[in-house]
Amino acid sequence: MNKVDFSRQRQVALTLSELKVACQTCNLREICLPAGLNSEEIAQLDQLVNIRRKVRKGDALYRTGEQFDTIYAVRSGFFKTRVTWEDGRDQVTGFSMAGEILGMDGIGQAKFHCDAIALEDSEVCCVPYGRLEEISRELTGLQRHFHKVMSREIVRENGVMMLLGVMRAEERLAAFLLNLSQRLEARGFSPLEFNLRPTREEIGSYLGLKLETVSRTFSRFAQQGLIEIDQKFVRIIDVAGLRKIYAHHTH
Amino acid sequence: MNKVDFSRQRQVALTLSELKVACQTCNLREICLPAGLNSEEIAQLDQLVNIRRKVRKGDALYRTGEQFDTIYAVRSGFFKTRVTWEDGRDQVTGFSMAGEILGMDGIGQAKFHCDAIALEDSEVCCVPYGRLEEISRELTGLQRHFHKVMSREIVRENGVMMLLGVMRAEERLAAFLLNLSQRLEARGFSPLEFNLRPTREEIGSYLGLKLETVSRTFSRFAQQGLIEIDQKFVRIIDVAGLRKIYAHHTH
DNA sequence: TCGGTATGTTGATGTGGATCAAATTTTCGA
DNA sequence: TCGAAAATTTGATCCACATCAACATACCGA
Repeated sequence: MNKVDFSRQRQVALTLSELKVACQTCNLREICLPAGLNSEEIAQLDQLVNIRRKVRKGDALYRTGEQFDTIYAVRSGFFKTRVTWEDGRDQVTGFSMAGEILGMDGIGQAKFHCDAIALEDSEVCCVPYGRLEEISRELTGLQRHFHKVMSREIVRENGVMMLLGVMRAEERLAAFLLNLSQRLEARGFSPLEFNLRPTREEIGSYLGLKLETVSRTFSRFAQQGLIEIDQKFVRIIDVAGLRKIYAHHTH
Repeated sequence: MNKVDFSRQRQVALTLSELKVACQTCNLREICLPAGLNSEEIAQLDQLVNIRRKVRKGDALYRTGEQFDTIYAVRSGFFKTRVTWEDGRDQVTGFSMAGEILGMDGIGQAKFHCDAIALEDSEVCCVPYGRLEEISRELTGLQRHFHKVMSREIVRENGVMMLLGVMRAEERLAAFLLNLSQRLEARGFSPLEFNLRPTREEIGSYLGLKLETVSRTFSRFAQQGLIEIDQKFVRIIDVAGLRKIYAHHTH
């Protein structure tokens, strides 16, 4: 079976000399913070984004309650964000991949409001928030784009609320797969074959389901010929079929 | 029974001359957009926020898909925001009261992503978004505060995801009542006695429950001596008891 | 390479909240 | 003020998903 590990592909292309690569030459610049800036503006942005940070699988990029002063752009890898309760129960609030921005939850109270955990060895670009504010006063394109990124996060969460509030298990999982597929495609990976980074439990937590339900629903999808699934590997066979489940809603 | 209508109280204080009132003299300035600005800065903000708009009960402030160019600050009244599905099902994504900001979902795509519906006769201050961007380049306090407002919206939605993902019906409703109570208190209203603006169905939609479940759960709370409830009127009798339900979670 | 732990699958059973139903109260336009 | 429509309450029943359980497989550090 042709398993594609969607997150490592880019890493192999990194050479040592590229480690000091800046936004200007970053292949993520169209979907990341510099989106929509001209090259002169990106050069200015580069004065700001000069530190990278590696986060190993299982480690936290940041944790609830920590002092906030940095926004992160995922350079490579895969993260989950989660809110944890006193009693130990937690809820995964999102998954982040290359080009996506992490840490905006921290701005409001100058403290992070969730944990960001790497689900595989990952790398992020650090954006000092104070400097981002300063520079975005001069670069209206950056200001505008940053606002858009925050706004889209609000809209994304609206979608998750819809998912959790009104959708049934099959709809939720179909929505999850289609969303993942679409984001992978936007990054130049195959939208039809990929490895899942999160466990069944993490997917379940995100979707408001138990891991057994996630597993059973995957199996049912496979049985119906919508997907092939072997542990972490997923091949989407019938996109239209998944879309139908997702959009059906008329139970 | 001493019913307090939390949203009309302020309106009676409005005289015609006050209709051109600006942020400088607005009693909401501590919790609204001008929060944290000095009086000189607020004066500048006032050049921007000069239009009010009345929205009658049941009417939309804005609707999904409409062109976005304005952010709104609720001056008086009460709104729900909701996402609607093709098949007619919808999900209430939030309730907004005086001093809260509406419309940030529109920034990302320059189109509104939900409907904002007044649940009672309401009034909003209109903030042209383009001008807000401009002015917040000069007023760092405004820039910072606007970012905080967006960030807090992200965090709020995180909380709703938790609520929808892991909490049981009683916990959800207790969380809802306590949240409402706390926001009313911050606005100078009684945190223990108020009228609900949303219907059971709207509350249920927000909490991912059916209206019958909301009604039953209210009744159970009343039976347990936690609250008194008579249609829209709520009196919280045992705050600690509600907190216990909300924080318990260890079903 | 081995062995223990984490993860995933599948079956049997239980239950919280949904659904269906019917009566009551409130709201609001004519 | 009246009457229809909307909102609320409460009971009976149902079902999607949770829970409990047992086993299979994958992963990872020694």
